[in-house]
Formats: sequence, C-alpha cells, structure tokens
Amino acid sequence: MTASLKIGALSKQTDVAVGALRYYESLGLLHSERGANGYRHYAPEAVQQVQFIKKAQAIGFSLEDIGEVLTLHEKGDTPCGLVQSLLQEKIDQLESQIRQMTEFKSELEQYRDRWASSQLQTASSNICPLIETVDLRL
Amino acid sequence: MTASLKIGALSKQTDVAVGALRYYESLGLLHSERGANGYRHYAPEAVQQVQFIKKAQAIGFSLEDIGEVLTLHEKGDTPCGLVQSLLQEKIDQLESQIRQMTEFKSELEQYRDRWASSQLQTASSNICPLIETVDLRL
DNA sequence: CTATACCCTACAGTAAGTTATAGAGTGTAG
DNA sequence: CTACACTCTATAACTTACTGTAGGGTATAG
Repeated sequence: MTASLKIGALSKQTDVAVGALRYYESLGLLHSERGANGYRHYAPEAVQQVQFIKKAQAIGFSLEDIGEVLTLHEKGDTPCGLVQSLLQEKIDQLESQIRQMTEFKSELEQYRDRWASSQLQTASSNICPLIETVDLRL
Repeated sequence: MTASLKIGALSKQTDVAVGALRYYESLGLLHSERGANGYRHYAPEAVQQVQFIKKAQAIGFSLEDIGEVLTLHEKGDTPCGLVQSLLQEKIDQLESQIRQMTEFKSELEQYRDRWASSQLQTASSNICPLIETVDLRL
C-alpha cells in the first residue's frame, strides 16, 4: 500500500502549520485525497511540494505566483511554450528585483558609512541629526 | 500669534494624506494641539517631523521602528545609535534576501536552459513533459 | 444665509499570509 | 471505555500602512 501522510505529519515534516497547509489547499497550491473520515491524505511527494512553496516564497514569490506555476504543473493544461515563457518572466522579475535591492542596499551602506564617520550626534535640536540628512530624492 | 497649521495645510506641505497624518498620531508618531472646535493644530516644525517620518520610511524603516526612535528622542536621548543599528539590520536583511534570490534565479535558469535544449515536447503522453521534469527539491 | 470646503470620530476595507478560535467528529493508547 | 490527540469546517482576528465611508460639526466666501 502507498505510504500516506495525514496533515499533522506533513506539518511536522515541512515545519509548516496545519492551518497554513489547509490555506494552501484552499488556494489550489496543494492537493489531498480524502479518506472515508474526511481526513486529508498526502503522498510523500507532498513534502517536496510544500518545500517548493516555501522556497519560492522565501525568494519573494507570492502565493499567487506560485499558484500559476503549480497549477500548470498539476493540471498540465497549458502548452510547454507558455510554461517556458512564464519561467522566463519569473527570471526577469527576479533579476530586476535583485538589481533594485542591490542598489538600495548600497544606498543604505552609503548612509551607514557616512554616519559612522560623522560627528553629528551631539549637534542639534533635531530628532536625529543623522536621519535628517536623508535625501528623499534617492 | 504663533503660526499654526490645520491638518489640511500640513497635508499639503508634506504631501501626506490627511488620513495618514491622523494615523501617525494614533500610533504616537505625531502630536497635535486641539482648539476649542476639536481641530488639530500643528506648529510649523510638524512639517519637519512628518518629513522625518517619510525619510525614515524611505530607508526601509517601519512605522514601528520609527516609533522606537521617536520614543527615545522624547526621553531626551539622541537616537542616532539606534538608527545606526536598525540601519545595519536592514542592510543585513537585504543582503540575505539578495543572496537567496540570486541562488533561486540560477536554479530557475537551469530549468530554462535544460528545457530549451530538450526535445521532450513530443516524447510522452503528458500534456507538458517539460514541467513534469521539475524537481521540486530545487 | 447658504453653499461648500474643511474638520471630527469611528468603523470598514485592502493586500497577503497566515494564526486562532469554536464546535464537532475521529482515532488510538492504556 | 475513557482520555486525549488529532482531524474537520467555518469564521474571525492579526499584521502594516494606509484609504475610504458614514454621519456628523465648523469655518468661510459671496
């Protein structure tokens, strides 16, 4: 017989709360078989599926984004060309996000470094002389 | 007489919505005097205070973060040290996110490249053989 | 005097992703 | 057989940083 997991076991193996797993299912990101008692049963691969969701999330994909990819995977109702272009879209988005975040990080580092060497701490009646120097046109 | 601003004037001078200003006040980030009619009145310095909030937000601080800074300021401390450590925290978070996103992007690129060179489209009974090859352990 | 522009409070709604609760049924160990 | 852990559904609440609405009161120009 096929090994199967109940929701609590899947929760423990993936470190994702039971309620979150049910929520993923409600969004169509995860599927389960139901036994006569109504309990969800998961194949062992569900562990990897949940980890995929978590990984994609960790990287800034929304559950909706993930749903697009997984829906294609699970239903197989979209041509491969569309799958490939969706993938390329994600790669492009990721690249753009990485570029923006890298720029923003270096701006923050400039503030950090400028402030580290400044003597503004004791200077004025401002709330924090450091932050007063922030240029909103960044 | 002391020049004083009503909320609409402060809103215009700072380009922050009236509702947002009231929201900042509800969080203790902004203070106002009340006239006999219940209207909020702000000293001209309120313009700088709101700009401080906007600047801090622009460098990635949450309103809660800003509240901590302002609370420290109100106690008579110079919150620059806190500002600096919060800033370093933001920089570290960004770095970690950028690293994860870069890793994930190269994983997606591997799929894209593998699929681009494959002839799986016609190979099986599956609707989209490409996506069937996804290793969810990515 | 009236129009309308502004102000007030309080509550609802938004996105996104959960967590928590209530009330009920089920499965298992001793 | 009794606990108790686990499951179910449905709904509410939480977070963040607001925006929008309802139902009022107030200030000002003509």
